[in-house]
Amino acid sequence: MDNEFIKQETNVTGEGFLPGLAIDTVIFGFHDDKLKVLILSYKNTGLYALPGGFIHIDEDVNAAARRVLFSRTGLTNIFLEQFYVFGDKSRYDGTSLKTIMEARDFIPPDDHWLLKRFVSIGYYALVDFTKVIPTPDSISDSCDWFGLDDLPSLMQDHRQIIDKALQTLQANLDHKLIGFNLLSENFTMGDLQRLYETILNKKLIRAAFQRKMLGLGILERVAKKWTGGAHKAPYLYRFIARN
Amino acid sequence: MDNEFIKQETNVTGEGFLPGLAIDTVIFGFHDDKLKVLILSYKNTGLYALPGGFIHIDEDVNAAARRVLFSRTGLTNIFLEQFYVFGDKSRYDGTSLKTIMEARDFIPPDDHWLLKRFVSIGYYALVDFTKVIPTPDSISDSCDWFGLDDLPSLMQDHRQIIDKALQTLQANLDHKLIGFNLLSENFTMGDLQRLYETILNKKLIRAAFQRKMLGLGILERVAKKWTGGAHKAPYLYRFIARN
DNA sequence: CGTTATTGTATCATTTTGTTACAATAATAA
DNA sequence: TTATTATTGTAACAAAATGATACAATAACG
Repeated sequence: MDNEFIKQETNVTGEGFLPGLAIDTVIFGFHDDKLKVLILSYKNTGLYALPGGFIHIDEDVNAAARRVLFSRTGLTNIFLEQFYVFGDKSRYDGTSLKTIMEARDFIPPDDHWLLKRFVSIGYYALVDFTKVIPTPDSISDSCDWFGLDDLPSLMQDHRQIIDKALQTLQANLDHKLIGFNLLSENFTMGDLQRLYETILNKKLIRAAFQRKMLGLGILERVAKKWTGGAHKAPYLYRFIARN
Repeated sequence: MDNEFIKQETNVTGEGFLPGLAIDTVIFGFHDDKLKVLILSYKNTGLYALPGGFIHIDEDVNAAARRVLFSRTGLTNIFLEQFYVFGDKSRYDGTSLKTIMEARDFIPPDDHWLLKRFVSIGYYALVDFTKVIPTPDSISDSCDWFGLDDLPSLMQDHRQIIDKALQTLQANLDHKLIGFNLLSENFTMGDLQRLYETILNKKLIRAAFQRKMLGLGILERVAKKWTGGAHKAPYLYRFIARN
């Protein structure tokens, strides 16, 4: 696929990239009533990590984040937002990067740029699970969805990054209207409520939830759904931005 | 006072600092029913800027922000939070920094580290106006409060940084309880309401505001105030954190 | 001691949210 | 074809939160 990392690895001084600055992306999906996160696993190391990357010297930081997102999901026009900068000096431990490189039979010099301290800008993305084709990079075994309760042990502080991303998602869900990005174009009110309940980790009252959502004036009814369920078929809704 | 900048200036390669990464701090105060921001002005240049700085190579990023805040206000234990990373490649124009250095009779080489691209982490702080002693750094004429409607023309994208900080403050005012950081220890309900009205830029209903605030259980009555006004003396309140 | 402006709070109206209920109906089984 | 079942859409009422108005209390002032 891409050989981005190979370029970064053999480029011992990190030429062409902003030094010391990285991006880590928490890509959320929703499937089987569970929140999922895209995780990379590195060959022959047992190491798992968030998709991340570096910023080209002539690239906007937000554009770099979008590039990383696209390279893992193939998706454009996706909700993607900064949520925190992880900048504690203790957060970065070069040993995991060293392990990854050595597993690829590349022995980095001690002053290799990837082994130095990095500050990482955390982004979170909300994607339609059904539209994503998880795409590992050149040095990864795989790129896979993991449930939040089912995460492997992650490199560095990536677990805390996910936790903080989830907190941000929870805090923003109500006032920004971003949940829809996790669903397909058309969805039922039940789908939407289950999504909210999963993210907020609490039961919601069905009648009140429906009344509220419809009252916002951001949903359009598109058609009847034949659910395959032994009950009245629900409407399908579609998110429409207001002006 | 400090000679931080002189060290940075003569240190042509930026040794000892994280390269390419800066901090800009929007320090809010409240006085005369107006929101104010601390602004530095640079000697002999007509340039105005937010207080900012760089991160020592062995320093946590948040600690660096707190160091900058302390050096301008003398205050510790102050509300201070990241709100956005400004990382567009177009944002940084070395000419203003060059102007500042040349005004000090230091002619930087073209590859001086301060003239290169910087990504800046934006922080906002909420301080008690009455407790602050604005403190210029070694290369500034002055460090002064400016009303938000009264800002001078600012270096680079510092005006957008302030705008975004204000938006963040407005968005967080209700659900985080941070407004109190802008008032003295003791304040009247009227003080608090005027603060909220100023930040949110809209009138609030007095009775409802008072009922709401008292209902939150975060205010403690401390004593009567003799206002000097020809009317019933209001209570003084104090913010108490809940558990 | 009366005037004045502002405070603290009560009262009622309105809006929003919580709760319960029930008719409508698509799939399934009888 | 018809009854059963589970879920949907929405109505109806209760409770809580917010908006709006009113009024007594009172510190400073003349």
